[in-house]
Amino acid sequence: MDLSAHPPGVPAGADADLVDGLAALSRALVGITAHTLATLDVEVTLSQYRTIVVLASRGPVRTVDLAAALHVHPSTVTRTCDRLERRGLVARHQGATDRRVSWLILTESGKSLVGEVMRRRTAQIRELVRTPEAAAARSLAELVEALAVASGEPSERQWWHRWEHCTDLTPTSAAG
Amino acid sequence: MDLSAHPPGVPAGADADLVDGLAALSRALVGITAHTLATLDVEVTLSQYRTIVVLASRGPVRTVDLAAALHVHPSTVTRTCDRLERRGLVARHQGATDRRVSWLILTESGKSLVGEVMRRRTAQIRELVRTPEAAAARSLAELVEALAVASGEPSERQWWHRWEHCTDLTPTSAAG
DNA sequence: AAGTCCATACGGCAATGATTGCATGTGTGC
DNA sequence: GCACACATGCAATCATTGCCGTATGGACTT
Repeated sequence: MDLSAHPPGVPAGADADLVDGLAALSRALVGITAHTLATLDVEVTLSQYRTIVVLASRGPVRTVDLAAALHVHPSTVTRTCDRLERRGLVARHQGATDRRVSWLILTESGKSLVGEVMRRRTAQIRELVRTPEAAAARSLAELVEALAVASGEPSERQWWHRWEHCTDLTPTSAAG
Repeated sequence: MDLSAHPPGVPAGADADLVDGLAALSRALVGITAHTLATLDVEVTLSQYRTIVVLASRGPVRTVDLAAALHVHPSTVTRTCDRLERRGLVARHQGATDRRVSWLILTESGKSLVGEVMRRRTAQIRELVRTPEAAAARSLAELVEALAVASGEPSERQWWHRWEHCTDLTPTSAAG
């Protein structure tokens, strides 16, 4: 399906459904990532993984830039990378021209970890897409709806309904 | 001669002479150190030597502490040690417990340089002390006076006299 | 010989970058 | 409930850099 071309025949009401579906799908995908991280042999939190992903895509970066990319305080990056360095996933290199900066870079272990997470998550998403309901979807909205349902994530409307009436409800874990 | 015990028989007038003599001697000794540095194969300024001497006596120190010891801004220490590091006289080591600090330490070359300067200067001072006039000194004041004269440095009074009447006088170099 | 130019060293001040100590909030497991 | 680890921000600390000014010594010109 072509996501770049917006189908002209879809009414405004369907757009609202689409937004709801994407929101649900977003939660589902985050859940999948979290679950994937949980299945790894090394213990990596979601924050640490976010850090690693930025490092994987942006190459060597300075502490302050990584903090900006993650929208956190530089000190947070320092300590997060301390933990990642202890686990052998990240390496520091003092700047040659500017000795104040410490360049942060992924180690081979770090790179392979990112690759592994990508692979497993892709596999899980592929399973989702191959669901009979997804395969039978005849519109973008239907597809998103099907994917959200297949991931076990409640729709946006359902989610808010639950939250308003059952604030003490233990959140059911998403993704499988 | 015991320098720590102040001879009780010396009158106040002699004290003034002693102060003058020591002032002249001070100039002479600084001149000797500067001259000694000039005779070395490596080019080391007086500021750089001051830095090295502190490093030699105080062992590994932090940049900020070295700055305090030299009564100078930390940035000055940074750049002075940059030059000394380029000359292979000083080495930096990043702090293990506190990674902000860089420990400054003398290299073997640095140590030997300090030793060399010490040795040469001591030799020159020894020559001064072995002057017949110095050997014949019967009091501290006499000794200081003799040393100052032997060093070729004018007395405090003479110095000021020259300065006031001949400001355009090219300063005669001290020390030999 | 005197003057000019230039490179280097010295020095301080403000800004920058990384880190640390301290405090707080948030899960997770016992 | 309670200890423990993680995440987070804030203020302070440490080293460094850029910018500026001064001084000094050497080379080149006049």
